[in-house]
Amino acid sequence: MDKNNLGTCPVDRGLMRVGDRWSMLVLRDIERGLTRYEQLRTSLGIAPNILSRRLSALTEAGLIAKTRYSQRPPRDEYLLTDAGRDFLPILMAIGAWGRKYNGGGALSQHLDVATGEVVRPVVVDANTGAPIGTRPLRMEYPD
Amino acid sequence: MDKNNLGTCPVDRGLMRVGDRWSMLVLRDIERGLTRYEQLRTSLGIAPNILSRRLSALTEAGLIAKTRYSQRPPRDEYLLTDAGRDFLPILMAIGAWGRKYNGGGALSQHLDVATGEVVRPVVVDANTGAPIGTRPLRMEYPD
DNA sequence: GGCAGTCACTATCATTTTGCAAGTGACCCG
DNA sequence: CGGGTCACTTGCAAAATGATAGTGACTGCC
Repeated sequence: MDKNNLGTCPVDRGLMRVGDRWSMLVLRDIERGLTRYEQLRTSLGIAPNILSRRLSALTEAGLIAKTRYSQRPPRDEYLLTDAGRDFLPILMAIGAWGRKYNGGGALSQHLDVATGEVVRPVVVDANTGAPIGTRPLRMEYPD
Repeated sequence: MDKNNLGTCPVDRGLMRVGDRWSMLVLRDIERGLTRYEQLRTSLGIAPNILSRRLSALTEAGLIAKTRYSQRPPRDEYLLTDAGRDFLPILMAIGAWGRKYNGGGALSQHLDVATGEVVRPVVVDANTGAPIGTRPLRMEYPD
């Protein structure tokens, strides 16, 4: 798994941490305010043992953190860390793609609170502001 | 798996098609020009039966297409469809995230051919141009 | 104090998916 | 005809996933 500089690929690095369906859906639900175990379980329809494992993995990977929000009764919730929050835009981009290519029926969407308009996520190069794919790029490999 | 409008979630729709590690890495490699079976297999270090299954799944999902590029000997390569190409910016965003949060050591990167600068992928709202996460958003669910 | 109920899990086991290793068939080249 | 490459398939072991049942901490009610 390392010919052609694969070990140096940042995509691979990213996927090491969140490279599965449930993890991403958990992050999405936490963002929606479903931060407790039972909320996540019923919302996702996931088996409890699987959910436990995903939550540990995401915690281990530093995307979420278990935090006590009530002493009596002692209860915890799972909140996004900075790394977890930084991952959300990617979910929005995946959502935009899913809407475009698998979008039968009515789907939920995000609105910009200030403008009231539907958010249209696009990945751009921060340097040029141009959407990725509209300008020729070249890969550079480390020594 | 459908309380709280989960069936209407576009993220879920997207992940139905590419929600696993190998699929994404295959797309990335095809973009890099590794379009043939043996190239993909050796680059990724993936077992041949698994690669076959991923390639069928991605073909089925409409992200890649098998195309004959030589009659004698008869040889095919796997090329990205429009849907597949549209997914690449997401991989770049995942890469940027991976670099930021799991970026030990030297990693490969993309350069803008015209400016020579390192590409910095960011997900923005096409309406406002503002990076996702910098403005308050609200979810809207269908009826 | 005893009992039902909720929340957040763990344990057990069947099923599914993944992965390794070996083999197969089409073709080409000397 | 024989060796070599490419693109797979097959068979089987190992790992991950998923369904179901159970457990322990606690709370609120009578």
